Amino acid sequence: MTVTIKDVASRAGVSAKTVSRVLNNETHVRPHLRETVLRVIAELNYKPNMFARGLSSARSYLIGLFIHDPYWSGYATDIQLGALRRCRELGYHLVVEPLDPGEPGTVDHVLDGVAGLRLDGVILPPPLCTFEPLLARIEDIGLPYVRISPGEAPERSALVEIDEFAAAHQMTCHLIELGHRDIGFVEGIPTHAAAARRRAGFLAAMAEAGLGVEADWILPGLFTFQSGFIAGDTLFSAASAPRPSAIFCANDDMALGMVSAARKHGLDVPGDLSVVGFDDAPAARFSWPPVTTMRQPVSDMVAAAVDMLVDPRYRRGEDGATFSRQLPVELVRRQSARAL
Amino acid sequence: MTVTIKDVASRAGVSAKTVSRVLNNETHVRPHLRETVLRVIAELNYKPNMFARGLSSARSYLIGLFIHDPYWSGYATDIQLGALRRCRELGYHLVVEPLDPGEPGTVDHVLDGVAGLRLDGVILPPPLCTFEPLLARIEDIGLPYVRISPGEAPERSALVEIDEFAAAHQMTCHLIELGHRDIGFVEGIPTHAAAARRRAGFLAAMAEAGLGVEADWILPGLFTFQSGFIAGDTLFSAASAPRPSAIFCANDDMALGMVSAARKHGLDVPGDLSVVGFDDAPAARFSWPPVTTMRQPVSDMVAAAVDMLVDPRYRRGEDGATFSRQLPVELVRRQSARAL
DNA sequence: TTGAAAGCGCTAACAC
DNA sequence: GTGTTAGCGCTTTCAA
Repeated sequence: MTVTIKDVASRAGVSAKTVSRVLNNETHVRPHLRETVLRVIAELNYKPNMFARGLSSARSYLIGLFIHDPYWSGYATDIQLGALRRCRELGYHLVVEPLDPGEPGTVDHVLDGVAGLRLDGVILPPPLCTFEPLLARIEDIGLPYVRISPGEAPERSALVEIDEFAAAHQMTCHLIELGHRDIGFVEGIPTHAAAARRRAGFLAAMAEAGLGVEADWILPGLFTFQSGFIAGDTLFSAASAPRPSAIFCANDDMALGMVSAARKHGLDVPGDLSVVGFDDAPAARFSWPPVTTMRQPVSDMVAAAVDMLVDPRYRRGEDGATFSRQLPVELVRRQSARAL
Repeated sequence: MTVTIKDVASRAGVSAKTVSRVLNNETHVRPHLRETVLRVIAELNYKPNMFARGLSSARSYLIGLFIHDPYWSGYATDIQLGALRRCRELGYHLVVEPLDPGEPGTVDHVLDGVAGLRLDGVILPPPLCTFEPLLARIEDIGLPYVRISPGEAPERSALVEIDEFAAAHQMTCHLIELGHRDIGFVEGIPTHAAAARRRAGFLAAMAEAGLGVEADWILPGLFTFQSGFIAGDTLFSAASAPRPSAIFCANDDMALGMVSAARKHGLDVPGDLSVVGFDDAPAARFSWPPVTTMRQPVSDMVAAAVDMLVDPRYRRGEDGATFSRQLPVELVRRQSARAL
């Protein structure tokens, strides 16, 4: 009933092996034969059975994407969509696995779960890319992996990143150029190394400008709308204290939460308070006011990660770190920040 | 190197077939032997190879989740997370495929892409569950599928839904009980049948209460934050006209956009305008003000869909419609709506 | 450059 | 109840 490689072979008048060679773009097939085979494949609408393929070869054509379960933000969505699109282009499939570092035994649970899948490699976005128990187990198993923006240990594996420090530095300078002197900062997830880089970039830019930062104006956050809201609520509830004139949130979801909190406390953005974010999430563009942010090429980043995993040289273990890439960011000026 | 069924068999002193029986929970294995096998499996940390399994049996242990590519909302995220969790519990894996109905040839593209995967079934959330070309092709192929909230053709396949009409009716009554008479409505995606049901529920409740609805107060929407914002912006820009005192948005993302638009036009929610949503998305709870909404048990719904697909009776084609389920909703009162 | 044979790890069908 | 025998549809030897 379903078309197999044999059907294609007999119809094309060649052996199954030759069809296999064409399928896998191997050499040593005469152009003429290759064309015939390709034509028959199209005629019969033949699709190789992934299971037979995976069983007899070392490759599964499956890539894993591990995501941090409790915090599924717009960022995670962009990551997944980017990975999905690139995988499709390459004829691969994506296996998404949610993983909660806070829950004991999850690493084993997830890795056992995908053990039978023989994944060709996995992509680790933040904050999983710095979750040591996971990295250790993955290395132990010998599974190729690429980290997205880990912010540390560049030699450990291939990675794709932006220059978090420089980007945060640039954004802070932008605020300073707008005339702001009293600037607050909402941090990202503590275990997320990129969050520390952004904070460092912020502090460095402030220091270079000779500006001090109130300890109370550096607020904890979890990259979620909720945590941004809470940070703002906390900040504005300290009624007696002076307020910053601008706040740099380590991502857009938190910036949106911050705007909501400001609203609750009767503050106008950007009239009473400038708020800037990071990531250029879709909501940052369409909220009111639209949020000034730093655009990260998330889709390109994860696509690059897929490319590395698919690259036979990387899979063979050729010095992973040399595959690492750093992609450019872009400051997007919108209406949530204005000159003082 | 990797542990196979034979290793388990020889170590347990049984045949591979017996191990296979234990693995698949088949009958006709003495409890005593079953225990031994189970113990050896644990000792060796044996994980069956999915490819070998899929190749020799009719099942792939793979479930597809098709999602509407351009509109990835909090709803889609909840759907995916719910599906992922249930699949993991059952030892299945989820294959997510983005699909854009607006792009010519996508149906073929996606179905060709997963053809080699021999999916055990697919889940179709809105609005794909009413995308006729897709349904036709899936039925043509003979792939089992379950629709989530299609709002039409209940006999066509198994489905999981809530009573959209009753839920929207209830929400509208809530607004009326709060004293509102001038109520607007922001619609969902036109091709999304559930959106039509919600609208119908709203109109019915208004009619029953003897209340009229301004044609200008029924606004188009796409279930996105952006579209909710635009709807509000349009509504409030019509300066001369009177405004409604309450607006029912067909989902939370749009309600959030509506609140943002109100803010832009200097309107206070709920002071000047009550806004209610639908879905109980996480952001609805944590935004300011928190949004009154109708909670949909999204995770339970998609889990039920996975269960149906895994159920051998359904897969065997036993009258799919009898598997259909309707789950209860719950009105969640928060601060975005208040008594007039 | 091509093909024949063997086998990947599992389960279906059939014996016993 | 349990084991044996054949494949599932591919890719990998290795020979021609």
